[in-house]
Amino acid sequence: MPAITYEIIHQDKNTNARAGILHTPHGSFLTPIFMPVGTKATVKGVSPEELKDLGARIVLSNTYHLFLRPGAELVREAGGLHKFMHWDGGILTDSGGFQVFSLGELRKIKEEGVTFRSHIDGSKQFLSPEVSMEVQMALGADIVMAFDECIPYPADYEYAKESTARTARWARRSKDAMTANNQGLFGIVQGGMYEDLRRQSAKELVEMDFPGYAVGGLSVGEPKELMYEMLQVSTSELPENKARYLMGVGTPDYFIESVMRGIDMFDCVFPTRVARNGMAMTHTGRIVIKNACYEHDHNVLEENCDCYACRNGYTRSYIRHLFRSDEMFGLRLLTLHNLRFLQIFMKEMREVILEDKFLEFRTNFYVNNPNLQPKQ
RNA sequence: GCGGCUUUGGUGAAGCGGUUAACACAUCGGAUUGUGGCUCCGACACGCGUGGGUUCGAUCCCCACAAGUCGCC
Repeated sequence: MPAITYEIIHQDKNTNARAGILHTPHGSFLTPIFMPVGTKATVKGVSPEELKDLGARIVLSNTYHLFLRPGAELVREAGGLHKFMHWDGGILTDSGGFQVFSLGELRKIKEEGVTFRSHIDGSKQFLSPEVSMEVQMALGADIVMAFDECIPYPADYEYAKESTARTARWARRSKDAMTANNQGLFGIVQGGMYEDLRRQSAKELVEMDFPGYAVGGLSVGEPKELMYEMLQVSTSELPENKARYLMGVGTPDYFIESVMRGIDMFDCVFPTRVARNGMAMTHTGRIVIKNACYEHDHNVLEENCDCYACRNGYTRSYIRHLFRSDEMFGLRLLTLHNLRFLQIFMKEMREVILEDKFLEFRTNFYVNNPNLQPKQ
């Protein structure tokens, strides 16, 4: 029995949206699902107990960061990442590939791997499929990601083609190096913004037979419509009976459009990062809490929300005050709210899929958020 | 009462005769999508204490007044 399996519970009649269950060694989770990001073995400002209370079941953590500090060996010594961070739910670790992309200047990509300078102390470091797998085995996450290259946007065809081919070779090497039987390795579809490369990338990965597939290299600055098109192309080549994970996407409109195209899993820093910068997410759009219009607004962030902040009556006026005063409780209130909001949003999507009402849900969403409607 | 110094936006201030009055904070907006935790990007003085004067031209020079501040009696 493989560590990670996926089963479809219901396929929406009108779209490619599906409701399912992702089985892992640390529990079985209903999809579509959102994974909060805990880069350095913690979701900033939120305890694992609070995460569980707000409905999170699986979190993402980061190979790159944990590799640099505290190091794979320390986590292994602690008994793995679950024990180290005191989280008994699911964990997915990113491979470090994205950091190679976002580090930009400080790196050099070769066939064998990537040399780069640590953002912490400037020391020279090396990551490759083999090193990434070794670290990810030490961390012991339920789902581990293949070491890939996230192609910047825009990128010319030749570069995208070369990079995508290398990512495929790295996926093969990742698979060969991943020998743990209690962890499942996902391959990552790349291909830039080129339909043929996307298809080819997906096909090659499917031949290698992973327990799940991610779509990477999207939401890197391209127009929304182009992203949806590339996503559609990517998922159309993936098998139905495996989980599909769209990496790095985290706003409601993207969720809807992606689930509609067959995505089951998401992770994103957006809800937690913007919370720290004073933004609350709601069913009717964004609240920039520092705006003057909330000075005398003694309502909660969103009516009928059962997050910690709203349920206990913390008002917009008060949270605005906390942010203007640089009080850390404000960050926590918005972080808890945003994470709960996404859990609620995922639950709503699961329910409408089960009732074959996904399209109505989508239409209704755009009525409430007309500015987010994609161009035809 | 006498003498010195100071007076630029909400705040701290740069500029000291010549095109759009620097910068920072605050304020007001916007951004943020496989996370470098207080980030990034915009906007924001039609005016330089008040009134005169000199000059082609004055925040900048001169005079008077006002306010603040320090010292002396």
